[in-house]
Amino acid sequence: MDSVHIKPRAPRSKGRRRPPRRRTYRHGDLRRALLEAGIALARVGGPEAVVLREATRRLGVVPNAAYRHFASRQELLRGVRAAALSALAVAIEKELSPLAPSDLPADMARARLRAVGSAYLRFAQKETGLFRTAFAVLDDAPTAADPEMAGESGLNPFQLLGAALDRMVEGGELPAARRPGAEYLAWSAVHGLAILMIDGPLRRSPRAQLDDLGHRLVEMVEKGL
Amino acid sequence: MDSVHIKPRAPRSKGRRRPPRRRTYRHGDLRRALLEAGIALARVGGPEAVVLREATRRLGVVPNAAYRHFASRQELLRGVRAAALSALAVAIEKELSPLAPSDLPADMARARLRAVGSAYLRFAQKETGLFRTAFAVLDDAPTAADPEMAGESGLNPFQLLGAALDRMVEGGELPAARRPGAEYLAWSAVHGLAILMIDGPLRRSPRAQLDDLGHRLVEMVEKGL
DNA sequence: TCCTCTTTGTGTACGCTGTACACAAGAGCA
DNA sequence: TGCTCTTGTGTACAGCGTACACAAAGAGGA
Repeated sequence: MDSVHIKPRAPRSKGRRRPPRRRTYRHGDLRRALLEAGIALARVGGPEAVVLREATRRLGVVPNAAYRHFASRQELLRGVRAAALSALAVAIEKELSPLAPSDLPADMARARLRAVGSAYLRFAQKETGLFRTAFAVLDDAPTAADPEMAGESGLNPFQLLGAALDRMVEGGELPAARRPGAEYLAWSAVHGLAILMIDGPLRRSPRAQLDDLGHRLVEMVEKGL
Repeated sequence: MDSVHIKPRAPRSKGRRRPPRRRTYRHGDLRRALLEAGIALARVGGPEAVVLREATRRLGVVPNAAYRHFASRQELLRGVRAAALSALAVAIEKELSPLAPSDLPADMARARLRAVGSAYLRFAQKETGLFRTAFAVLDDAPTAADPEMAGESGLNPFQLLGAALDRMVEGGELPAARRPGAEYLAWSAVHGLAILMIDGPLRRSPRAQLDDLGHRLVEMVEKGL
């Protein structure tokens, strides 16, 4: 804090992360860079790991620089959260894409619903940090259909589930009368299991058992909806 | 921090909370008191509101005093979490108790399962802070059947659900082959809905709609299990 | 009663966080 | 060239968890 007051422009090897030593003074795209640093942090440690000072440190920028692009840490986290939701949407879309329209629309509809569920569960297991971040509880919630949270189809995870349910109705697999609100029921089940698996009593259960439970759960939803 | 250095034993009206000005030097039961302060904090603000310094402040004790009773904030939070789980168990038991053994054991079993589900959902809505705390993600997890987390019956919420499912099997309402792991499926659904209601898109939905969804969800579980 | 030991609360200090405010470097435009 | 707006810097503060040394007071024995 004092000593001989060496000029603070010294290499700063204490910072732990390579400060890229940009020479332009302006960073160029700090907003995006912060977002990406935040995502990297979230992947590893979930929402609470998205710490403003660490993100700026990784970019070799002073903490306050972040405030030119985000009003607060909360706001940065909101951005990271949107990215996490988008990643989840993409994961679901990927699982959905090989499901070409089958000749039996009913089978196809069921297969698609199942695909949404299992992609969701797999994402929760493989990208736990992002998953937790995607559902981190933020204050207020405008959260209305922000395209930032969507996948390549333009739909966010919730909407992808809704679309799958719509197909179930079209395929005659789900009575239209039961359709309203069905996404909440289906989502509840799958999301609940995801949580049970990543921090609940099912944490460290063997993979095989989890897969089995996943299948049974999706079955339960199909049957009970 | 400096000024005239008034004697620090002054009333300290800045503390915001009445410092009870105990004169015994020893508090007497600081551990319990901290736990209770922690619970009060959790009720209002969930797990992240359980802040060590605030708890000690409320008791008119210096922050470090807490370390004589809890190894860390995490450890205090663990205690609060156990209390929250216990409160949930009690809430479930309360809902269960008026259900006297009916002459139709099958009906009774279904009624009990339903009671567990609706008590769970109601608790999540009425005691959101405690609910969130009960399922806060803590590091490691010994978490094995600690009686601290149980209700008056000695069973924790998870075990209460298991017991309800056992009765379903006894009553012939659930094939025994489906029993293993069924608590995970049922719990997933109900817990997922609870989360959807307290911080998901169902937050601020009208009470009536939530109740309706709750019923439909429990139905879905019964039917699909 | 006095002495000693152990328990439990106190004082001080550190590093970390988010963030407010004034300032400076540089880009874009006149 | 000079002006202005944007964006990064410096300094500062309060709040957090927590480490370490110290002190007050019970508990137990002499």
